[in-house]
Amino acid sequence: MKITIQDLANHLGISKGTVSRALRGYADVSASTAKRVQKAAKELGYQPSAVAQGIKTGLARSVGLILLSESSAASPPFQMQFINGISEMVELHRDLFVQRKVDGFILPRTTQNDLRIQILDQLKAPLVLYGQTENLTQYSWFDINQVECFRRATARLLAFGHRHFAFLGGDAPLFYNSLRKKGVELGIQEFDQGEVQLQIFENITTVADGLECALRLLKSTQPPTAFLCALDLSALGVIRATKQLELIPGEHISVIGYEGIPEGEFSEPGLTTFEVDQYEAGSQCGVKLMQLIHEKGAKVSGTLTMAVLLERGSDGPVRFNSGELATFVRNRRRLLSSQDTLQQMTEKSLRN
Amino acid sequence: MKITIQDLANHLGISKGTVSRALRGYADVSASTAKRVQKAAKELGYQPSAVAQGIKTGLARSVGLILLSESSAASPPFQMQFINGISEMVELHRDLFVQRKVDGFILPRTTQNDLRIQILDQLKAPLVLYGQTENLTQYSWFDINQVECFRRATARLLAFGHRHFAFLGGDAPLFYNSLRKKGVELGIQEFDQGEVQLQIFENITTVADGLECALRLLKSTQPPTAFLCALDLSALGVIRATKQLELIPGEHISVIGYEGIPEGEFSEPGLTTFEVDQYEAGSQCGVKLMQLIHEKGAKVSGTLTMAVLLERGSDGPVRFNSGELATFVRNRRRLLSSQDTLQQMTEKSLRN
DNA sequence: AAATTGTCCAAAACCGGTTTCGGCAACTCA
DNA sequence: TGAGTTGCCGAAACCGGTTTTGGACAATTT
Repeated sequence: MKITIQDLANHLGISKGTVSRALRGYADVSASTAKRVQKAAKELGYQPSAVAQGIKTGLARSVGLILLSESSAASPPFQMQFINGISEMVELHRDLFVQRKVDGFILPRTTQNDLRIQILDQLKAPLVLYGQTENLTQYSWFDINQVECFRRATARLLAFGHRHFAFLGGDAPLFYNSLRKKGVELGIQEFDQGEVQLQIFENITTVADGLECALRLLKSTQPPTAFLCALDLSALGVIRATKQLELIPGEHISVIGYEGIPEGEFSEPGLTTFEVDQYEAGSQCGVKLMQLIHEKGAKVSGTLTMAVLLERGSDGPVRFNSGELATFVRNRRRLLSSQDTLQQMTEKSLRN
Repeated sequence: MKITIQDLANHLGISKGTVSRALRGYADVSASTAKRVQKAAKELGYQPSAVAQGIKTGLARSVGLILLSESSAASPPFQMQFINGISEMVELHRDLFVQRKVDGFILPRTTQNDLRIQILDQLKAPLVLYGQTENLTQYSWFDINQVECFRRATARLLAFGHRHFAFLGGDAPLFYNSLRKKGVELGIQEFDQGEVQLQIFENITTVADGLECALRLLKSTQPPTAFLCALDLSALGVIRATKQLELIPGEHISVIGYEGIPEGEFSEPGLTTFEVDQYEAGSQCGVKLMQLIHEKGAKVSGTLTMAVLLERGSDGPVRFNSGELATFVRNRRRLLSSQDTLQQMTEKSLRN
């Protein structure tokens, strides 16, 4: 049915060894023969079987990239319904490699003690982390310098005069979260003029989480004037909270996010954030992995790059200190609720 | 390095053929030998190479399921940044099969003239559609009876007394969209008492789209009183629009969605929708595909199941007809804008 | 003219499994 | 007791490629 290398060889009247060498570009095939073979291969639509190639070369010519099922964003059909639980995931990685279905892995969303890394390292599987972990020198990895990003964001807001900060962290178990938190702490520590306040929250991963968290904070007696968000999504939630309280981001309070998701451009005002080049990240991880797989004795290497700060409108010079902001918000809320009462009255009168 | 079947055979002092037969459960191996082999295999950690198995059996023991990159929901790392454009996608499918990296495909998000189907069918690749297309009898497929779902939703709203409908369709090129639209039209046609109005919109795929569309409609002079949404997301957008206009879904207007995403449970009121069992869908497609791959002469088959209607609070008996609703909304908006003016005045006075 | 070198390709070995074939020994049955 | 089964397993073929080996022939050198 499907055309094999033997078919092609018969068709050309030469041996299959020569066909193979011609197609793989070996030197000991005459130029004319090589050309003839390549032409015939194209005409007959010959494609070598990756399976058959793999048996001799020992390579599957596939790499594993397993996306973790994110908690809830699983609505589109076939979005990771199938992998449940850590053990199942570890087993999946192990089997893929041991059965030679893949030659190596790219691991995103790394944790502190990542079970996947331990298993795969033990199997001596080629491995590239997208993100960091402990004992980093043992592995190949690529990451954005998230510590530096958040240090800069913090320094920027301090320079704007902010003194009351909230850090809305993301997935607590993932390593990125501790890095971004560390960046904030570092920024504050460098500034070190006392009287800087920092409140830290974790697992704020969605717009709804950010909205809820920011609302609570802004209604408190000591609200932060600056929000540092580990994720753009939660930053958008903060912006939404300001809308409810009729505050203006970039004026009454400041928000900075991280990631550079498209939606951040369309919020009002636009979200100031660090834009991560995901395509570049994917390429870099791919290149590193290919080296590990194909170059014998290739050494592991880590790479750290920077994301670029997109200065949109959601942050700016401080206008209120925390106490003033609290008063401002209190008045706003009083106003809003009096409007509610007014509205109910008006509505009643209109109804009658 | 890695242990092979030959290693195992040497270790046991028997031939590799016998080892293979023992592990694959052939009858012509004594029970004692079989047990001995299985024990040794486990002890030595022997795992047959899927690649080597594939060469003789002709099977890669992998199937392809390629998720289309949805327009914008692509923020998490490595979310489909890599496949751009149709030709690249078609090429990917073709290569995966021709190079024997996969034995067959499950295709979600089918379109009317689906290029993937044409290519793969031409290659005689085993193939299961999750969704429908034309010339359905040629293929294996699994789908929800979306026509019937939307027919029932429409009938339900008609029974509630609604006469002005809006259908907010989803991705226009995808086949599901025409099916859901057809269901609505069928429901109205069956009722057939004249004076039923239906406005149709397409490509309403996000919360923001639904919000914007519903706002526009509700502010018009002939607003629909019932919204049939091809997607829960757009239905949630409609609910959000009602919030802005201070209308109450299920009371002033009715909304029904489709899919059963988790967020629909937490809106206020809860979203009435058809809940699709995605896990079941995945399993069914998988079973069908396995049959096509493994059972020779297996015939293609289509399966249609129903989704269950979750009656939450977002729909109910009609309260206003279209004209009355328009008046109601107009008064509401007048009220809201007068409040705005009031608010500005109050704010100014508070400031001074 | 003989020896050496280089070019090109056929043949064969090999990769790690699966499956077929055939044969030995033990068992059954007339 | 001899012929026919049956149970079990080794040997070998095979899958579709890659890579090594070796040999034929032409071109070049001595």
